[in-house]
Amino acid sequence: MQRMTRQRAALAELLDATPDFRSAQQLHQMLAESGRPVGLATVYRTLQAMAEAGDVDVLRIEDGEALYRRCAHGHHHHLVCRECGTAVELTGDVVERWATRIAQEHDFVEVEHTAELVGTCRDCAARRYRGR
Amino acid sequence: MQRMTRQRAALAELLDATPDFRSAQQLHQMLAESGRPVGLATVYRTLQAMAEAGDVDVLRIEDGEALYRRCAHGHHHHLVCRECGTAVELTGDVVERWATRIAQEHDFVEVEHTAELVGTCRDCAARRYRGR
DNA sequence: GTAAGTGCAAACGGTTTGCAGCCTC
DNA sequence: GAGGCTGCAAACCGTTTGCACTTAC
Repeated sequence: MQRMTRQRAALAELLDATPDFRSAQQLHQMLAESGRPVGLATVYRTLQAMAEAGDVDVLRIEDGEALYRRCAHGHHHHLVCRECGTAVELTGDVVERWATRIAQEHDFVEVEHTAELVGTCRDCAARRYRGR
Repeated sequence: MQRMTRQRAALAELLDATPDFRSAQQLHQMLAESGRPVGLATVYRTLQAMAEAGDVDVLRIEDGEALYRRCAHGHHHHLVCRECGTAVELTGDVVERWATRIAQEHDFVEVEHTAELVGTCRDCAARRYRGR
């Protein structure tokens, strides 16, 4: 049975207030700084449970680190800024239709897909030209 | 200056003969078993160089491990069987057009994308129904 | 001959786990 | 009060790195 604890409440609230993708370590640190410390192991365990339950999105970056973000239920993709971490939730089913068509063409079943866009948002690009 | 060594030749030949995605550790073991041992560190260093040069594709699986596969130059995506590792190289630019459009809509620049399909190929699905 | 390449083993960094004590229900 | 939850520290595991030795050119 699932129990509500101080730690889980703190993490859930932090995620609710954080629009961008964060690593488990970042979340752990943010919790400590906000005066609601939660053990790193607990952060990992809780994020894992939330990911399984579909309460958070998980993103793997290049070096293998996992990033988490609270999100609406249901499947979708993201456009993430590589500098500031801002994430835009994408709607539309272009990718879904593509995946379905490819799966049929090649006789694959139970096909899942991942698709993420990483770029530089307008603000970060502008900041660069202003000279820092 | 890039030098040709026994180790690099062995790895390149192994990759040429291996159609599916393999981890660095698997490749290291395959080399040892074939009587052409190459140090694990060298396998990693060489794969890293090949990835940078665009000579191999890199795929991150869920647990963060990296898989490598020799491939044609140029950008493309894959359909991979989760059971046997068979990989189909996908052509067409549906995903590329989608990425470009989304990037423009949201004022992002320098947008890169990842998109991979993972499913069960016909043979593996059939094997399951035959009762193993 | 020399500098790139290699192997080993140690270091690394994110993540997981064993366990004793804590706290929710 | 019982069993899930937590924190700590140790274990894990894929990957990277320092260094002395080897080898392609």
